[in-house]
Amino acid sequence: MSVNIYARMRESVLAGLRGIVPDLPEAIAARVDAGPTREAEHGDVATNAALVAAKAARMPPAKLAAALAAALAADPDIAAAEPAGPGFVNIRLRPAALHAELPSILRAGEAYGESRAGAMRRVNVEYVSANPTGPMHIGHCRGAVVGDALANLLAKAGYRVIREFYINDAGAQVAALAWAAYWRYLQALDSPLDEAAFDAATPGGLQYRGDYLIEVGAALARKHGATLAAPGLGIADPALWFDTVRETAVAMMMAAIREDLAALGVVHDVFTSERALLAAGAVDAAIERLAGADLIYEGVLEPPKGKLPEDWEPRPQTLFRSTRFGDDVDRPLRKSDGSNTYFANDIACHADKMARGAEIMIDVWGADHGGYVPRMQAVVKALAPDGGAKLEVVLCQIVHILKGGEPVRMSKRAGTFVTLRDLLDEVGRDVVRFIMLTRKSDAQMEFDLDAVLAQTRENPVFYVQYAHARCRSVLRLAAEQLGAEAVAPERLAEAPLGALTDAGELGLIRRLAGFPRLVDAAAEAREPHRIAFFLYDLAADFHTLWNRGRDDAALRFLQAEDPEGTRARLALVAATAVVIRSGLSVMGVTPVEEMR
RNA sequence: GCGCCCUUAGCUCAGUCGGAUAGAGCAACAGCCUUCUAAGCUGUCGGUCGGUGGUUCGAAUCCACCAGGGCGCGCCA
Repeated sequence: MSVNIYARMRESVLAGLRGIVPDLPEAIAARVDAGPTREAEHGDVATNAALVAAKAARMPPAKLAAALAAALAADPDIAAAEPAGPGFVNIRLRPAALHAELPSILRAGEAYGESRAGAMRRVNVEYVSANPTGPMHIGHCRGAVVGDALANLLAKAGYRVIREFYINDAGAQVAALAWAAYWRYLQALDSPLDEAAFDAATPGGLQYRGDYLIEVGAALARKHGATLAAPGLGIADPALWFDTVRETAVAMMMAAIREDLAALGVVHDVFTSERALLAAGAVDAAIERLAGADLIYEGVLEPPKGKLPEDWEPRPQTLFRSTRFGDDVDRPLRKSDGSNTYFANDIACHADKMARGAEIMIDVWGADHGGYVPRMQAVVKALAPDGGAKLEVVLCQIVHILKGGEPVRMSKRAGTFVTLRDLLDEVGRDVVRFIMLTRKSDAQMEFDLDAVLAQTRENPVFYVQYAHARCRSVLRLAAEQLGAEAVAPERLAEAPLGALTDAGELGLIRRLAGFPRLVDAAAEAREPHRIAFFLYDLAADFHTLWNRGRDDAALRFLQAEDPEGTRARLALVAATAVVIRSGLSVMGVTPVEEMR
């Protein structure tokens, strides 16, 4: 397997630098970069080596750059190297060095861009984790896509990834679900009870009124007849029915959520039940561990500053000393009635992930949970004092759904909310996934149902897909003219590439060659959206080259009178398609073969 | 009151551990189809990177303070 051209240049730069500065500290070497230039006149590759190493070398940057440039001239891949600006070294590659990237891409196929940057570290990415109280709605969508793409990205960058869904099946929400399902059960049995009366009899009131629970009620009635209801079909003692109804309802809701996830193309490796963790005593065990480290105490919190809750009164609670790890206040683990807070359960959840070997835990949350981050990170620090595990949180800001510029209202209360399924039916899975990755996750985004279906350059989904379709179109035509064998990747990988001399062609190769370092940088930053922007830029390069074939016949890909040049350009086109597919696969988007 | 996130062209947004003259799309204007899909391409116009200081060879990027927007702040999850 040949090495990426930028990675190779970095090695060459480091070797040259070590020749000049024999005792180069590792920390400095790690900061040396060799990457694509922004300006064509700066050559193909620029390195900051002289700038970062000047101090260690006890030389002015410009002088060190000159010495490094002289040393690099010996590299056979380098046509010219010269010091520039405050201390850069600009490198112009021999075309053959760039050309070599194409067979490398063609042989790797969609594996192109994979790296070992993650060093096989174990990463647990937890995302979606919707309450099992109903089908997925649009609010879950962004986190699902971002989490899934991030997991793909980390896997590509050489991490061992576990994709986890944490089922919140133990809290008050699930109790409310059970009551709501019980209401539908009574209805299925033609109970004389009316909704208002049931609402009044339900602890906390009837919370879930959506139609999707009718099916749950019907299933309960089929399976249990009237045995869960009181004589006269009123509300029986919850001890008789509550667990049964809750289990059935949660199971059916989880089945619905899994179907929704499958429709979105999201697959998890592990589904962890909060209830099961509780039953196994995981919460108490985790609290014991913290108590053993003297991080738990009984105390009374200061009232929050500013707006005071109306019913505030100081009460003793079981508290975790999160302030020792940088949080603002200590956080309660048990409510004043002695039951556990959600925080306590979440501690058990993360302790469980660590016990299963996670070195890096990445939770994808809605931005409204932002205030929760410091306490959770504090707990992980407390549970892994040696730094053997850490928690990172990716926050996803809200997505505003628009239709023709007008906001689409969501009303969860009446059960008329916009579901994920509605969205998928409206615009399709690939569009949803791509658009969700066209913003940094912590920036708010607007999702216009009309705009994302437009077939213009301003719609990045279309624009990237169109570039891929054009690549495939050229290759189809070539297969007709030259035979399928001639355009097979392994054959194109052997093609002589000397004909690729045009600046646009070489620029496209430079772009393609930048993909591996883009993958590494995006994985490092936990920012899958960078893939989308890269593909957009790549598509622009390709569309430009395509159109230049109109003005300059020498740049047309297929030319009967120039078989060798044609093969070279087909290799470029095929490699472009490969990189687009490779990027799309990280995003979980299916490439299209042709536009219709 | 406190904490976190955000502020880049008229609009929507990129900006690769601090790097060279801050980049795209839209909008506006001017061009390109006997030729691999014009669903595309090319060019022009457009910026005190919210403000003020600081750190250094160098700041949109790091730090401090200020202004504006969003989210959150015990017994919800």
